[in-house]
Amino acid sequence: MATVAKIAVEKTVFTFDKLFSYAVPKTLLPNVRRGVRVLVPFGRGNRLVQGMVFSVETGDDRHLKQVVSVLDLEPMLDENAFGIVEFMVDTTFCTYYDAVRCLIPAGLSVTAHESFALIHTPDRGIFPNLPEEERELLRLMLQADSPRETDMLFTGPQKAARLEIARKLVEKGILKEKPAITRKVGDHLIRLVKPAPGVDPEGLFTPKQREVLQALMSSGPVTEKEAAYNAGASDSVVKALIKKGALVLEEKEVLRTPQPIFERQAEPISLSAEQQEVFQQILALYRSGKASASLLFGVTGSGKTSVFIKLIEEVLSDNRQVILMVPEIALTPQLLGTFRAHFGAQVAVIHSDLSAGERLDEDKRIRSGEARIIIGTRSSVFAPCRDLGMIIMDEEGEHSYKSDSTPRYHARDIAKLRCVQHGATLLLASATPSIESYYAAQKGRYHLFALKKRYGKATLPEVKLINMLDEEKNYNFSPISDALAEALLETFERKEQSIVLINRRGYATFAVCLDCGEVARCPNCSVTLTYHKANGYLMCHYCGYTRPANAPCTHCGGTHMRTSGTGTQRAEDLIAKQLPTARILRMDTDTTTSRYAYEEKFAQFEAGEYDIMIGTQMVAKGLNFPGVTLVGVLGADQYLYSGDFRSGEKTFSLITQVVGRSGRFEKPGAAYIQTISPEHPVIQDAARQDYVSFYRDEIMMRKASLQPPFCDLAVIGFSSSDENEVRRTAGEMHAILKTRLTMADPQLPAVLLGVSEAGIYRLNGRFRLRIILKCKNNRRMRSLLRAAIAEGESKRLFQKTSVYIDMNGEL
DNA sequence: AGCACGCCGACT
DNA sequence: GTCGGCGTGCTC
Repeated sequence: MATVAKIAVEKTVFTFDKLFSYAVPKTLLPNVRRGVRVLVPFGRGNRLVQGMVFSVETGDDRHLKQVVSVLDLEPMLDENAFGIVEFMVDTTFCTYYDAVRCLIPAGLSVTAHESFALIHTPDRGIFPNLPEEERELLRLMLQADSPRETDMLFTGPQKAARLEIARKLVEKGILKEKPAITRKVGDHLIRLVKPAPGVDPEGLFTPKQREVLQALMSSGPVTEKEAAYNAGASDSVVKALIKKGALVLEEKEVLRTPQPIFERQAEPISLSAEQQEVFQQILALYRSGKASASLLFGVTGSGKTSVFIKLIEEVLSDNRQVILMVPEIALTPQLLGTFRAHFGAQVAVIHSDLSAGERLDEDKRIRSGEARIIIGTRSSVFAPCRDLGMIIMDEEGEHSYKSDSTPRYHARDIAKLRCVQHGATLLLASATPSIESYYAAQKGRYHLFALKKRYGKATLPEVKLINMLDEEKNYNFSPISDALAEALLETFERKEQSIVLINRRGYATFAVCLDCGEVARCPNCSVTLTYHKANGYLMCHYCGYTRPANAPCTHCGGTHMRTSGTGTQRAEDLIAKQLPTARILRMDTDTTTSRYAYEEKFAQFEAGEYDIMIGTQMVAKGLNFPGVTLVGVLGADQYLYSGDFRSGEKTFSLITQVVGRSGRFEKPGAAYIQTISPEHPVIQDAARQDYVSFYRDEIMMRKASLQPPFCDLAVIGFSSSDENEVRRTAGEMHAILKTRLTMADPQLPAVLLGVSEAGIYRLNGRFRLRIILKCKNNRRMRSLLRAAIAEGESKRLFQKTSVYIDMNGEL
């Protein structure tokens, strides 16, 4: 009997993914173990891909390919990690390796391809009897100055021919096979681009390239992203220019361990009676040593962070680790400042904006136990803690905790599993818990704790609802109401700060042709183009398509366009006109493209260098600015009528959160909410910050219309660049599902809805359809779904159409 | 997804 | 008569 390894292989698709069996050659036997990564040949072309060894068994290896090499000396995954992988594969319809990848820092990832080395370096001309082509290859290999140059010989268009020749030389004992491995370690530099010296922008360039160059001439070195944005071009134009040598890279060093810009003094924490009570009860749960889950419902400004710190101190005193999750990158810097002040170098941070190298360093510090508090966004739930005592999820209802691309996990589910594995405490916290979590707490599945009062002398802000329909009756057609304009002025004169939320980037949300009345639309997506005044382009916020705003109408050729609708840029303009001396900071993804831009700008705002901050939802949540006493919300109803069953929840949470930014310290705060439906119960509840009332209405609606938490929603999504294909596939899959559901025993309750178009039907040139299945997310339902996909695969439905299944994701 | 095989049209 | 177009099928 030979040795056979069962291996998860990368670059597979979930419709055919499984563990693949490989023969283990004797030389590798001691190193091929469960949890190590290997390189294996895969597919017809036998390209080398990474694999993760799941098991090593004895068996028949006669029809198997062989493991080529071993990448890790020590296992990268322990049994708990394998538990997470199995859980993800079972519940999220991803491939094994997609799940594995979550648990391994990206910096360790490698790409590999075949390459060869000479067994010994011969004198020139020693192979007179070889065929000319073999001698030619040997000559090229001898001429190569570095191993890298040798490897290059086996890539590109010549690859197949040279591989064939090289294999003959291996048989003759002249070459040996030696895969070329490239490790994707990130640098600790940020790369800025600038025009190469002496480049003439009028030279041989495409029009887009010329614009990028001209923009760069005036702006000086910027990041690649910014260079593209400033000229309204896509990243590929910048890449092309770099390739041509017209742009050169300049490297600027950034600190490898992210340092907080928010310098804080560690202030002693003194808990209010209410906080103390909650702290004691959660501590008791933690001390029980058993896994538990709690929901901490605390109004904005109630000082949840102080309770977290006290709890974390306890966990640290047991020498255990804590993960503290926040929904957005923008929230990490402030929190990091506070926590570094309290806990120093024991704090690690993990989010997607770290370079691969930084991530690798933080990963090491966590594995070694040096870092014991991990602050981060969704992916930090996978932090490689060996002894986890507690996981805290702040703003637990935020949708960013649910991944909307493969693997489509919810961080809350992973957190629960990890807490069970470690006998740890899960603490979900929010001023606006998800309906699902609050329902679970009501049913006793979570312990429920509440903080009902703001900390210290702070009171909840006074909230004014402004009916924008009245504004128009009073001949104010500005997107900023008279009342808000006045409040901004007064706040400015009192030398206090304001935040204005408008959840739309750009200047105007659409542009209409005055000659034919057509609205400018993206050619690749079913959305309107947004006008950006900052660069003079119409842009698609989904695929990155742009065209100059003064280009003729694509429908009639007309040249008169009118823009309307308000985004952050226009709001900034309008407020600047009303308050010419106010210092205004705009925060949206266009102004925060370079790394750490959030940190700098938020820190400047906190330090009082600005009077007014205007921004998208990144300014709405979790931040703590003592100087802010006024919050304005433009277009509070944006989500309210979207038809999504979560629209109420989204609206309530956005308004409640942003209102909560105001008046967090001694000075009383105010909030002005502009709406066209001031009577709407969701708006009313949000204005009163009355979550419980909101929940009561919402849960009744969810029950009546059979929505979560009263069922699970499986979305089976299809996309293809061929509209007919995607319609055919979705139709056939619908029939397959219908049959299987009818034949399944009645213990599997489910409601199958028809095929419908995705919210944005066409995205990036692909047509998107979906089938929604209201069901119970259990093992039997998931295996039914898997079987239905397998049937579709066997009927060749997914040749030109890709599928995914998303359990309880965005609709 | 990504790669090699094969079966038809535009060339020397 | 051949080169290469992309449709088709498979991945230990």
